[in-house]
Amino acid sequence: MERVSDLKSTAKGSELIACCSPIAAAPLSESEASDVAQVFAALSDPVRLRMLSMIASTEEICSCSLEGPLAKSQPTISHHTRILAEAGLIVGERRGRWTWWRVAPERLGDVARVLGN
Amino acid sequence: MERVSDLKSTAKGSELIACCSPIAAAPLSESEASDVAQVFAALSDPVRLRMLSMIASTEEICSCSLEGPLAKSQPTISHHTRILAEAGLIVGERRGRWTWWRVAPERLGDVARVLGN
DNA sequence: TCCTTATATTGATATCTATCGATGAGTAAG
DNA sequence: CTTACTCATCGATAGATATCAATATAAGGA
Repeated sequence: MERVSDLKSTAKGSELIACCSPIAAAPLSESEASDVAQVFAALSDPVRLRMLSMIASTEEICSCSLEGPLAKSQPTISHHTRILAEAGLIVGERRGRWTWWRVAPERLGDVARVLGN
Repeated sequence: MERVSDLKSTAKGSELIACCSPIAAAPLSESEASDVAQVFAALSDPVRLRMLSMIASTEEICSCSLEGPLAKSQPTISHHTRILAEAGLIVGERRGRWTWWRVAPERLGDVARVLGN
């Protein structure tokens, strides 16, 4: 579905939360809730959280460097990076054989802001 | 497992995130990641997000007032309030026949802080 | 005490998801 | 062009979860 060369544009995230004012401001609509839920779902897995914190703790890191520390198979790592990328939390760039990942800091801020501020 | 009269203390939440510095500070340990993931999992369902935003938008609200707007059965509402409470995001108090729910604002702040600051 | 109301719990079920082995696709080097 | 390497995708499976009907629990009122 997503081609490797499209990784940079995988972050269809911008508009997902662009919408949302803090949760306490007013009851969320169904569609707002679905959009926000998708992002929190990406954050709801221990392996992805560790992965995200590893990526956030460096400038950038390639998939191959995640496999060992997280003790998961290569397909599983690929699955998790995909979900984080689709949530707009990380951005991938293919250089040669490697895919390099870095966080989208603004995005993390947006998510935090939904929780209150 | 949780008795009604224990609702107020259901918020075993305090220590769940008390631990955690911002995600970008350093790679999370497995146990830190599990603790944080539980909270995000509570936020990863659209119905719970709408529920939480409804509760956060008022001083307090009883379970019976959630059932209609969320268009879910009573057991389902009870299931979701329980999960939010176990994550420490809301606190319930039984008064008479009704259970009144309110948010735990500090907790929301803690979660937001994990995402960066 | 009996009845009604609000919520919690149980049990069943359908859907979702994390995981991995096998395979495909793209890239660099020889 | 062949080989080796990195990552993505496919297919299968085990475990988690959202949902509801039925039932239990608790509290107030007649």
